[in-house]
Amino acid sequence: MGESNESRERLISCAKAEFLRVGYQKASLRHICTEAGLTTGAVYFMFGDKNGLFGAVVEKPLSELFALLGQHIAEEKEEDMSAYTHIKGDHDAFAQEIVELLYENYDEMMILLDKSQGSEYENLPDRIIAMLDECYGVVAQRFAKSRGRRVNEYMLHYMSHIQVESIIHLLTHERDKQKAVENIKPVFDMLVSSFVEYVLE
Amino acid sequence: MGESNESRERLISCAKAEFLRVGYQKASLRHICTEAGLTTGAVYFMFGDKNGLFGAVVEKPLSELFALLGQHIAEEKEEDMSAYTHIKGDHDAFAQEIVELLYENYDEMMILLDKSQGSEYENLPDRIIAMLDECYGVVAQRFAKSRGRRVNEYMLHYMSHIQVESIIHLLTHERDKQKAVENIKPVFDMLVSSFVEYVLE
Amino acid sequence: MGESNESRERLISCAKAEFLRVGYQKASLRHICTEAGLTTGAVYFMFGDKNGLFGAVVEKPLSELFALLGQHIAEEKEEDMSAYTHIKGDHDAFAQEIVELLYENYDEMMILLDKSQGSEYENLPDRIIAMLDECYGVVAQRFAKSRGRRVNEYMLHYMSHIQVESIIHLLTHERDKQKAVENIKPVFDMLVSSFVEYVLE
Amino acid sequence: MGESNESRERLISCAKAEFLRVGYQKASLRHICTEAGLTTGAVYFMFGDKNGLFGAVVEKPLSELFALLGQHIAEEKEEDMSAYTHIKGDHDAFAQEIVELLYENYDEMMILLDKSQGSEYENLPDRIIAMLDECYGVVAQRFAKSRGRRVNEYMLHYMSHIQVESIIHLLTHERDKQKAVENIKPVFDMLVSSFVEYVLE
DNA sequence: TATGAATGAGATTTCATTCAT
DNA sequence: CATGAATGAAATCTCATTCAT
Repeated sequence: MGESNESRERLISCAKAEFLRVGYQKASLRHICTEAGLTTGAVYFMFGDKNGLFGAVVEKPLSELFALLGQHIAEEKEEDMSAYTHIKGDHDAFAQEIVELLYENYDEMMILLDKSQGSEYENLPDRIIAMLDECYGVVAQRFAKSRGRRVNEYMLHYMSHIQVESIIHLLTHERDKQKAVENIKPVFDMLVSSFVEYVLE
Repeated sequence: MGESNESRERLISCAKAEFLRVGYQKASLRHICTEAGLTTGAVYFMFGDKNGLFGAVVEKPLSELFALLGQHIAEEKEEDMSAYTHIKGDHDAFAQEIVELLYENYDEMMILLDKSQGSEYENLPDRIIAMLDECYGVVAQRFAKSRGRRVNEYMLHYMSHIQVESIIHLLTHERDKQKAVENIKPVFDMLVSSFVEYVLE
Repeated sequence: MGESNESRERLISCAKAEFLRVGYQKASLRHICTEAGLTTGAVYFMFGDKNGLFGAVVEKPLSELFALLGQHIAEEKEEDMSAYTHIKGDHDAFAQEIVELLYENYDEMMILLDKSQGSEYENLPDRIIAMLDECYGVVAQRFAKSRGRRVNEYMLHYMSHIQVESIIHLLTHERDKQKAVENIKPVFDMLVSSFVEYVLE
Repeated sequence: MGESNESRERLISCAKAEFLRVGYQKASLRHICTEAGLTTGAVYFMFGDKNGLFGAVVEKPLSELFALLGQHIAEEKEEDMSAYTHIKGDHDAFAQEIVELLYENYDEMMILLDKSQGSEYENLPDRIIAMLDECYGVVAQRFAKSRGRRVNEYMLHYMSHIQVESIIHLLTHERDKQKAVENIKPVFDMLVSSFVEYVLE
């Protein structure tokens, strides 16, 4: 009957639209399939189940996100911060990079970060926060030691949390990539300077 | 058979527990009613529908929250900030007050802020953010004028956003009221100082 | 709308017919409900789920069966068999009793013993066999000791098995109660005499 | 791509495993085919349909079973029983033979006799019983005449039935061939002596 | 005041089967 | 010789909601 790839793409595209519109949980397979001109069985043939379809939609952008994240974390951990003084614009490069990635796959990222409730990925933000937590924990500890101060654990976790929230906020409030880049810069400045100022006590 | 009031209270109490456990959307009326020893019809008689039941659960704490918020906003708006310089601990009183209110009605606040998806109140955070937005817009404008600087609209909105997120984060990560008070203080310090530093450009 | 009891009875009656015709597994809730002039939701309201409906159909006859079985087993265990010699007709009374019970609830017993695959009760025959096994194990042991012989474990289990099979065979091959009583008598004679002759070696 | 025969064998082998594990009805073609590294279409090409696949799995053992059965029946029918007196061990040779055949093709026989529900062969036991019925009817009639007794038709059929049940019981309760041979001997003794004692009345 | 019965629309999932290629 | 795509019909179940009593 139809070409596999065409149908597959159509299904993914319709699913993407539906997930974006109503979120994973309320998304109706029936509706997606009708939209794509197929029956629900086709989804089970091609993707296994509803979660599989979700996976197919977000797969690639997700792995790219993890790649960038992993790289960023590795760099942060290696940096010698004993003599660090924050200067505005410090992190503009990373800001650029992350926004680039996010907006290159805008729909998928929105789905992943804001519309995944009920799916396997519903706790993705929490997982990212946990990764940052761990990373910043190491950094803060070293930093604290070099300056004779202590780490406020609550603030540490909070900073990871709002960093992720900041990204989601950007995504949900600014559709234009260039503007997004500009918007996120002061946010990052703020986060970094606050880290130095409030995580260490 | 049962006294109306008793049944009403029981229903509200069971609903509260269920909403807290699984969120509005996944909460089952039947389950709530069974738990309360009543039938679903009772809900429709007493509260109109599922949303009405939700409303009854959160009603009072919600209006108190709005009251405090309104008061806070009024004060902020009236303050003369032309000569303001942030000092850590500045906002400890408000911190105390808001935490007090939040933790006095912990369950309801959690439901309202973290478990309301699918209900009429699902965008409560956004509504609060909008209120803060408006308020801080006025403040920032005045502040900016008095110092010859401009307001970064994105940062303005972002600050409102993370202020609300900070509250939610506190609620979801610290159940003890005293500790919550201590935790939120540096957060508020950070927010205020960042406001001065990053909203004005 | 409809009277509860009427609908309930109609549902149970239609379910009974369907289970009898095609067995639990292939029985269609939809079909049962259509037949009863209701929707599937009604089943879930009244019986919880498909298994619950099955339970409602067989409940009473099942407990009666267990009662008779328990009584029979208790008697068997207490009997002093040291001087036992089998005489044809020995067990006619029990034959009468069990057939009476079985045929008083013919449909339900058929469903229970021959049409329950896929339900919670699918292993009812095995459970009965296990009960008999245990009982006859005790009897045989005592019997064997009093005559200086040993118990053939395989034959012991086999005898329990064909006793149950004999009942099922009767049920499926003779619908008339009086004829059933007559038919089962020689079967029981055969089983008892074979027990003495072949379980002990 | 693959050799037809190889694929065929693989398919049959995987189907055998699946049927054995979950029975014909619950067996999933897709699962069998995945396991075999083929697609469902292959089954339809090679075997027509699910039932055809089942047939291919049990074909050979089934015809061997029928052969042995036919031979056994022929012999029984020819035997002059006018002066027959049962002696234990009488039928040990046949016991050996049938167990040999059954355990030489253990999986297929299990499938055929215990896992075929839903397939074309689901009533195989009944068909075998019918064959035995007919045979034993002839034998019993002659026997009865020579001794001036009558045949109890119910018992006649019942004996055929439990003979088949005995085989199935053996198969499902004893995997070792040697032990199976020993186990079945007293069973056959019992059946033969009961035949003489209880079929004739 | 509240019940209890019932609906109806929906959900996800499974599966044997078909057929163009 | 076999694939891969797709169907279509069915399955069980969930739930908010309605309404006569």
